[in-house]
Amino acid sequence: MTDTSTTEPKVIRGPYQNGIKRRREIIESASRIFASYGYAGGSLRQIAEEVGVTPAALTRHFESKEGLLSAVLENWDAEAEDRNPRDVRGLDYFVLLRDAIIYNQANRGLIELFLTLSAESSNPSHPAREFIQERYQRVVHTGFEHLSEARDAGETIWMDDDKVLTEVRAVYAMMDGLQLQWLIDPTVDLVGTFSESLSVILQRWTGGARALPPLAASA
Amino acid sequence: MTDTSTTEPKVIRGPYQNGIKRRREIIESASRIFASYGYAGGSLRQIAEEVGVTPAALTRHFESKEGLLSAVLENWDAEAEDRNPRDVRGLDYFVLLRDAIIYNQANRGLIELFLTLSAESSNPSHPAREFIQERYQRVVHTGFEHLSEARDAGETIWMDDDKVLTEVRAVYAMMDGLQLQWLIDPTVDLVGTFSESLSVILQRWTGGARALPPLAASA
DNA sequence: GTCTATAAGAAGATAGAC
DNA sequence: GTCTATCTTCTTATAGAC
Repeated sequence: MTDTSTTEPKVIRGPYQNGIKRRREIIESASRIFASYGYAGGSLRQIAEEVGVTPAALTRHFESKEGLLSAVLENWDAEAEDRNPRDVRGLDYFVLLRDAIIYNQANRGLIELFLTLSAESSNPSHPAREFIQERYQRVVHTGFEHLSEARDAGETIWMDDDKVLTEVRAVYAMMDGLQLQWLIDPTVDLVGTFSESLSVILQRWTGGARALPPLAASA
Repeated sequence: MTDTSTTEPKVIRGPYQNGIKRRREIIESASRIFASYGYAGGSLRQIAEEVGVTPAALTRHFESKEGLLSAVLENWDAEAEDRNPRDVRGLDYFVLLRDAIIYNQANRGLIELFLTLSAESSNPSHPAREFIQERYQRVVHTGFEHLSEARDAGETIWMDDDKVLTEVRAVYAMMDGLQLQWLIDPTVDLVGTFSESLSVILQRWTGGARALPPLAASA
């Protein structure tokens, strides 16, 4: 009687190692393709060819092209969340934006994906619109919290809440805009231009008490 | 003998009034469609339907989809050039960026087209890439000329050429980035946020001597 | 100058074999 | 879990009638 159990696996194989690996490969490839050609411009065939499978395998994993996009967005968001510094408060948060830019410069696909999908999703019927809207709101909200906290701690000159929001929006706008310039023309000195601009902003916020500290030497 | 000439038209009818009008209609529709769906995502079918003709009529006028894109870009560039103030020099040029933003807010399609195509054309094989690259270089160059002229005239604090370029890039980055935020979330106060940020920058450039003058009342 | 008709291909998605 | 094969729809582009 108990012998029947021997035909069953002893361990739960679960989501299957191969499937997980393949799924990750597909998401990474789809991120590249969507970043380069947009969601509308990228095709399941291109992605399938990069991965080395047929388009049918993709719809098996993700149901539809839109399902694949959702997976790409979730993956991107989770990665960004992982890199988001946890124990940093107030002005230090903005200092670390320079590190984010350095990371983005080394991972061009990330900013390409964000900017391509953001511009594309300005159309209300775009499947990524809600995601992009919510993500940007979250980013602005986090920035607002950190800058108003710094203000309340007396680390900055006085700004009312409207002013804080304006400053935060301007910083992220400058960040996105410079990254766009760099995408258009890769010879643009992204890190240098951003660092200098951010430093000037920090000095203005703090009445000159604080600028951007030099980067730790890579060695 | 001379009677044969009567079968020929007396005047050169030229590009035909109807054709010119239709051509403009097509370009305007294509601008909207490409702005909303990107170049890859927008189809000749959509454009033809908006105009009220068949896709075949479009390829008659513009040879191919890429030809239509070129026409859209040329049209957009010509319009932008028309609005570019001629007799304004130095710092006044940057003051007028606020008017550009106000115009863009009332003509959402223009900035949508620019940002969508810019992000899309980060791919080297995109047909609009060269155009976008050259246009942005031109914009940055013009800004550089005006700010360095103001510096040489003693209207600003001292900045070396690298600093001037950084400041110009940062201003346009902030401008593009805010417009992107506004595209993503139309409740963003585009004009107000930009005006305040630009005013702060002008004050910094001039050591406080100059801020953004109030807008002329619309009445 | 615009139409219909159609070519030639690529798109997303599904069915069923293995 | 991935394949082949196929369906339907949509793409750009062309040919020729009106």
